[in-house]
Amino acid sequence: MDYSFLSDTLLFRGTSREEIESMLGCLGASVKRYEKGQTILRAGEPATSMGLVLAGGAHIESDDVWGNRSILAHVGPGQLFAETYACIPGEALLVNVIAAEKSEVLFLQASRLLSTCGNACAYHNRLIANLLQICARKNLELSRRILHTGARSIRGRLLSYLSEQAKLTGSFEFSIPFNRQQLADYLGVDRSALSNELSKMRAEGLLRCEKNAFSLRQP
Amino acid sequence: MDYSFLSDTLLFRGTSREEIESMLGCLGASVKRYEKGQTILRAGEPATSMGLVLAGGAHIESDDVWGNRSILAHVGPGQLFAETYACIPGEALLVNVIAAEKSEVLFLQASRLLSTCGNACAYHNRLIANLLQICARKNLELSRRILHTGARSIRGRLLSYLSEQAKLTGSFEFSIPFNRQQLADYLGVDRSALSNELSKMRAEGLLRCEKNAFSLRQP
DNA sequence: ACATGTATGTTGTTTTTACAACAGAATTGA
DNA sequence: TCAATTCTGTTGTAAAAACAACATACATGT
Repeated sequence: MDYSFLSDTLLFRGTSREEIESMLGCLGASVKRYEKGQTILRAGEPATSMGLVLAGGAHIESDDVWGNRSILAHVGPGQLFAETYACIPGEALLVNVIAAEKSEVLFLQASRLLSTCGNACAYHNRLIANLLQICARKNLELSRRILHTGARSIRGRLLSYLSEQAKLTGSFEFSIPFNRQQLADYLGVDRSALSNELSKMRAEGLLRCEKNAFSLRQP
Repeated sequence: MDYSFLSDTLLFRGTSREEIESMLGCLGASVKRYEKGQTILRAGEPATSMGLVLAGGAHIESDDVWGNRSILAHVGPGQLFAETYACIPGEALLVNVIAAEKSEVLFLQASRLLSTCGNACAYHNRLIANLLQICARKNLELSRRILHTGARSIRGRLLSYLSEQAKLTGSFEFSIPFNRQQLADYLGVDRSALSNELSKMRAEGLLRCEKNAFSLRQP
């Protein structure tokens, strides 16, 4: 198994390939594979490991008591999930992690990361500092999500989300990692109402879209 | 100025009073005072310092383009804010930080915390590990907030929020840190509609409330 | 004590959204 | 290739929330 690309991830940034190899053992690493739709982690269970997506992708989601699904985030290759829980031992997961497609996940044991181990690996502090960066960024992501759903109307939420995507990609044409249902879940609205609103906006010339490819009219 | 209580905060946990005294200088600490309603930090500006509430409290909030205010969180004594931005140098604030009452804030320079300094203070790693905990917890808070606003109806959001408060305090009677307008902003709904829904729930015997003191009917 | 301002609850109207049901397009798998 | 499934857009209806306007209670400072 070739782990060389790990040195490009935020978690292992600043460590060499050799260092990573030795750390993986120290962190009790293991790889698992999932089919699309499979549950990777289930809400309510305490998380002892955090996951790093090697291939594919996963949705962080939650179902309320009435069965409405809400998507909190999407994680792609190189990205971490459940690291929040890994940092707070014993904390039960609030969310489900579901494979969005055929995926491969590297699990790392949290306890080994947080406590400096007796072995030769002196990289804990480096990893913890990296993890802090990641947590901070995830914080920003969550904050943005909250701002997107802060708007009262579907159109307001869409504009908030789409204009950020434009800013993020630096272009007025971009693809989003959601299909309609997922976008609706992410924005916390009804799917058909979302489709409807998109149609209106298209009719008004505000944007064009086909599938998950969007193109905003430039102001 | 007596900083002894700082050793009880999450940030300085595990450090002695003497250590804290010396660290404060190293971190470029400074204290500022604010009246209720004053802006402590403004959205759009890059944050170079993070704040620790010594007394009083602050709201983390955001106004969208239509002027709707959304409250993301409340921070009380001993708690940090803007630490997310402090961890990501140069990142512009997404939110405003507003004094919720007459308050006192200790500012710590982020750059000095993240880079190990040449001085005798060897506590950076300790602080960074603590900061990681804090970030992780804030992450959870934000996630909970998202779950609360995930419900489609006002009642659903109220029940989600109130039942968590009950769980958090371990009692069916508790106070919340919001007035009606702030609670409405936090849950992302209209204030009068919120009052209305509370009345209905009171009429149905689901709960009692006076001001910000709530009492849930036990199932 | 008074005047001013803020916070809360109430009501009626208007707008928006959720919901349900369906049709056509696209995708998947046999 | 065909059948079955999933995804998307459309429509109409019912429900819910936003909004506006107002009354009352409460707090504040002079």
